[in-house]
Amino acid sequence: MSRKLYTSKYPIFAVAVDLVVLTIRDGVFSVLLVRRGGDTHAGEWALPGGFVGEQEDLIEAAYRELEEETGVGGERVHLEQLATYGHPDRDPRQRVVSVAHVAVGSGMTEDLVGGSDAVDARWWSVGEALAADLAFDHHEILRDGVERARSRIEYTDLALSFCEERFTLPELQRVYEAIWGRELDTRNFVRKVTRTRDFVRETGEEQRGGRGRPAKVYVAGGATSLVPPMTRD
Amino acid sequence: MSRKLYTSKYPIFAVAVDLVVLTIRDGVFSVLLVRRGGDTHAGEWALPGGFVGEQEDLIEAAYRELEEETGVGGERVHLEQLATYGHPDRDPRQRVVSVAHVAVGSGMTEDLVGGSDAVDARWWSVGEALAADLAFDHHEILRDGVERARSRIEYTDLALSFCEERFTLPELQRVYEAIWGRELDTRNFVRKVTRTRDFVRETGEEQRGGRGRPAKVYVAGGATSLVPPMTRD
DNA sequence: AAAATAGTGTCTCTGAGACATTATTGA
DNA sequence: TCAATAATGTCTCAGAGACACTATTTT
Repeated sequence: MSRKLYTSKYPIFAVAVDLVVLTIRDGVFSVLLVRRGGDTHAGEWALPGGFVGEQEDLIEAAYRELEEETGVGGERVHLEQLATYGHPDRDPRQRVVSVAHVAVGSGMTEDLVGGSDAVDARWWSVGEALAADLAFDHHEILRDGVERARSRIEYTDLALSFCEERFTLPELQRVYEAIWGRELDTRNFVRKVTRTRDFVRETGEEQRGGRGRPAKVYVAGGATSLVPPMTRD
Repeated sequence: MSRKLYTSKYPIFAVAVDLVVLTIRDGVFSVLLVRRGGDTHAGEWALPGGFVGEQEDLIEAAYRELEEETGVGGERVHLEQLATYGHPDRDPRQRVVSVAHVAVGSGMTEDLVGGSDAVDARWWSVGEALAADLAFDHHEILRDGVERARSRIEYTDLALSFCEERFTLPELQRVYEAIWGRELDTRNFVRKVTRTRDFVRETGEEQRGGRGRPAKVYVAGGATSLVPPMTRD
């Protein structure tokens, strides 16, 4: 990509979107990182992301980058803005402001594609990723994104975005346990998710094929908040 | 301000900070709006704000704009990032991304100064401001900022930022009542603010001068979260 | 003394957390 | 039949919400 000339009355910035892409893989709370190619921070692990286009809305840019990096479209993925990071020295190339987003989904674990700037992409456990050195200020963004997810599942339906469309309550419980890193009492858990009207809806089906008693299959019931909230102490 | 030439490998943006400046004036939950001068949306009411400088951090720019508009320094003002608004058409001049912030303080009601782009500045009740037509997408930003404050006072110490350094519990209760637009039961209120250790601390002083029994004077105790939270239903 | 405002305690009901057994399936 | 997993109910304690009177000051 070559440089272009621009005029502006005000200081100019490049605007990027960076993505904290979260999922549960084999029961492990996981985040997608890419190894950077190109020039800046080459070889280091970073959050996927890229620059916002001339006529692109921020959330559109985030969806585009998500699809470029994971091959996953927007249907079954929850995407929300996290925060914006704009320290003057955060990118050595030029002044860059990054609007970070959190993406949550399931079934993204298969078709990873290297994006334009990425030479490699890989799922990390969130614990490992938080302990690693990441490019730019991505450690901070990751930390904030993980905390966002951990708090959002308390009182919203975000946990359902970690599940497939059809799921069982034990699966949903394992989502909470993976994200919070602690075990929940099954009876209290079921009481709470079934207390909020329209949070989950029974389908009448059962999920066979496991080793024990079949679990009932549920779908999201449409409620977007969980009241009273799940508690994580 | 004249145009300058810049080069960039990526699409360029101007980055602004806009401020939802909230306070309680005479018991009324209020927000600061400015009437725009200059060219764009001239004469319309808007949130105070301005462009981020070449070497300026986002939060620094927000503090600078706040001081320019209100004459209030950062000591007794709480300032936090709200969200970033970047629709391609949100500013007709050029592509502008606005990083909105919420500012909360007390005693800002006196020394209003018109900022660079503002010909006039005035406190509005939040209700009136929400019902008004504002420039750009500032109605959306205002709505989000107000909702942020309304939810933050549930479980953080944000309500204390609406008070002077020394305050009474009836004053603090009126903060909650003004922001939520509903009355709270005094006995339940006092029970909750005094239950959280180090949320408020008695000074031993009394506030005389009112018409009735003097109220005890408190200061913030240092706790940043309120557990269990205040409830607003 | 009258008016204004601050300060205080109890009861009931809902929800949180702790806890163990039965039910149903595949191997 | 055994191993694995899912499903289910009760008790106790903490906190929420409703509720009214006394205390202290100024005028």
